[in-house]
Amino acid sequence: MVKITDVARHAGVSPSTVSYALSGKRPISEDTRQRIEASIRELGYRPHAGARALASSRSNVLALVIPFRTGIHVPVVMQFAVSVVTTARQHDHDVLLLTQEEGEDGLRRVADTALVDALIVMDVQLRDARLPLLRTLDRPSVLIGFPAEAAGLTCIDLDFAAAGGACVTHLAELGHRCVALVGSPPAVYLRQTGFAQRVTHGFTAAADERGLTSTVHPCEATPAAAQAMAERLLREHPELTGVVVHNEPVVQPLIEAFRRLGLRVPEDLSVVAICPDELAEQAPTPVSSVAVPSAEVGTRAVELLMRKLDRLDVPEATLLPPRLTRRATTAPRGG
Amino acid sequence: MVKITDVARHAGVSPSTVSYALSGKRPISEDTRQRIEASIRELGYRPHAGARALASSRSNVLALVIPFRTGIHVPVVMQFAVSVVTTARQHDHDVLLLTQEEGEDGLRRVADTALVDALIVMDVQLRDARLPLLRTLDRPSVLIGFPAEAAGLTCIDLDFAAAGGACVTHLAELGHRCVALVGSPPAVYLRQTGFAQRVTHGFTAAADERGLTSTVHPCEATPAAAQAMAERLLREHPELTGVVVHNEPVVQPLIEAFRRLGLRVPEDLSVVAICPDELAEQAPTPVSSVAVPSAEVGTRAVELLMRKLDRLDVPEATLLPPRLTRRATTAPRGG
DNA sequence: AATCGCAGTCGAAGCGATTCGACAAGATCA
DNA sequence: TGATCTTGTCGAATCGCTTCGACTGCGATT
Repeated sequence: MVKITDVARHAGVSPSTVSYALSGKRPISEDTRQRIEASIRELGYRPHAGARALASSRSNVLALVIPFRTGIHVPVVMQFAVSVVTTARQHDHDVLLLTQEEGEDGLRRVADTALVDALIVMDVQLRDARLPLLRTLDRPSVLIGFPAEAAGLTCIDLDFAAAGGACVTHLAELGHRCVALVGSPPAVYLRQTGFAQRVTHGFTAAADERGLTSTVHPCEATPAAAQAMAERLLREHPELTGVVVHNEPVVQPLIEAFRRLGLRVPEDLSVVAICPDELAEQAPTPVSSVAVPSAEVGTRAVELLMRKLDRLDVPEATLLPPRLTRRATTAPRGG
Repeated sequence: MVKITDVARHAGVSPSTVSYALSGKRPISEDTRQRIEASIRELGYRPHAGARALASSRSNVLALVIPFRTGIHVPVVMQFAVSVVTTARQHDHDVLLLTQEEGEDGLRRVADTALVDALIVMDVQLRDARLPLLRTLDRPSVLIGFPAEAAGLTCIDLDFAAAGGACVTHLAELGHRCVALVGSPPAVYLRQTGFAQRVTHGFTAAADERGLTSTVHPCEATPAAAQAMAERLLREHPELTGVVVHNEPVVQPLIEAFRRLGLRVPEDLSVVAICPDELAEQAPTPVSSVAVPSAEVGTRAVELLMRKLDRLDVPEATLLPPRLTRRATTAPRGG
């Protein structure tokens, strides 16, 4: 394996000059830089990551902790991960993948061994056991989602409360007076996951403000549950004309269930989802929706982390404003 | 940060002794080992990953290259990734995530910088541009999927040919005489992806062998395409009574489309899928299926890699035998 | 004219582990 | 009873890079 001394010799300079040419931390004359770059290419030199990390105390690796449990939509996680990796690469960093199940020990391990410079943690609970650790860790971190007490932490996510509100507003403007929220599975609420609660609050608050009748219904992520939910909603709330769905796997089954029950969507019943745009677009009837912008969250999370690594100031909270796209499942009340 | 010399001093031994106690590469008396372990706990020592990598030329990190494009079912990738991470951790390794789009340069980079010790590459094409590179790389690798020319490489995957055959056999044993394969999107075939072709071959060969009439139909991964496909199959092959589906997103829509067209499943038409068990189980009507065992493939891939890192022999090809589970969508022909 | 500052480079000292050779002391063998 | 192993430990070299301080010229400043 060719090393920096080989390059130095080949270019007729000292190793430190090669290093400075590479890092740009000290001025190097155009001429020698050229020679060095030529030598690097010719010899096929690649700096040894471990040596670099040891000498500079920077590994240029980010940790990404992904969740893997019920009620979390897999494609969202995946898309997020891909966007984190892509953005990290643009900043000359790599990404180490950790699973939730490694827990606090895993975080401590990769931080204390200096395997990673910084961490991105997904699926943060309202009172997450990892928060104290993240606060004391000497490495910067960014959380996806908001815990109950976020002071001293950097958090980013879609503004789920506003998203819930935006759905209600959209329905209200179309004249709907009675709306329901079909939410995440009960387990998600029991876990005290922030985004589920925030949607609920935003939904309810907006409905109250505009004087709409509203109800909230957690729902398992299965077609059968969707069918049961549709039946129940029609039975218990016959005056219902607007439904907000925040539960990806159920969006389609729910719409189909309503149709089977004789309701036309959107003529008799409007449906707005909170879900990734792709899911909403690809449905047989494209679904009006507030986008869950996982790719953007991933990109922004990495950029926040990079700023923190550069010791620049970052906002503690970043809430992405909801973006509602009207498609074919919402219509004015009464057709 | 506490380092090995601190531990050594605290325990009254030399740094090398601490190192040997940790690695077990030389015998250490029970007594000193105890003292060292106590010191480590007390001081909270964690070996510096970079220093370790530099000195030992082992980073204890694996690279995982994941695909991200049309026709690849996201949950399968995700589950695979999680099982790779979990298994790697059991072997004291971490996992660096790379995306396909980094391509050969990405592989070369992480290998040449000694950032990773070994690589796992998913979604291998029949003639994959990365193969020559992987062959010459000094680091071991395992491929998920089989290229056209696999000599000198270590590959593992479900035996897709046998899986296609198993589906046909199952249908044949139920008395079906005319079967169709609804496959991956055309793009997957055009990309020359091994598994798609292998399913086709296995399917066709088994049908021929048993004297069944068979046809093969690539299909886009959308409900609309499923509907069109169902209509077309009924029109062009009215005698059809058995369908094999190898296209996850389409399994459910296709069954629904058949039912809308007046066919009872399984009474009039049997359907077998090649898909993850969870998907087959969770359907409204549980689907008879050959499992795509992504978690097992991930585990086995890591174990192969570990053996290679230990310079042990491994088989060049590992084909996992298909496992067919009969559920509620297959029945004897004629009800 | 003396001084300062900056561009450009070098040499050497780490960074924090692993590993090799050496060595002492006791066990084993002929 | 030596010779030979094995066990348990130490010291020093080494891994390949970054970074700090120092040095040389040279143009700009006073």
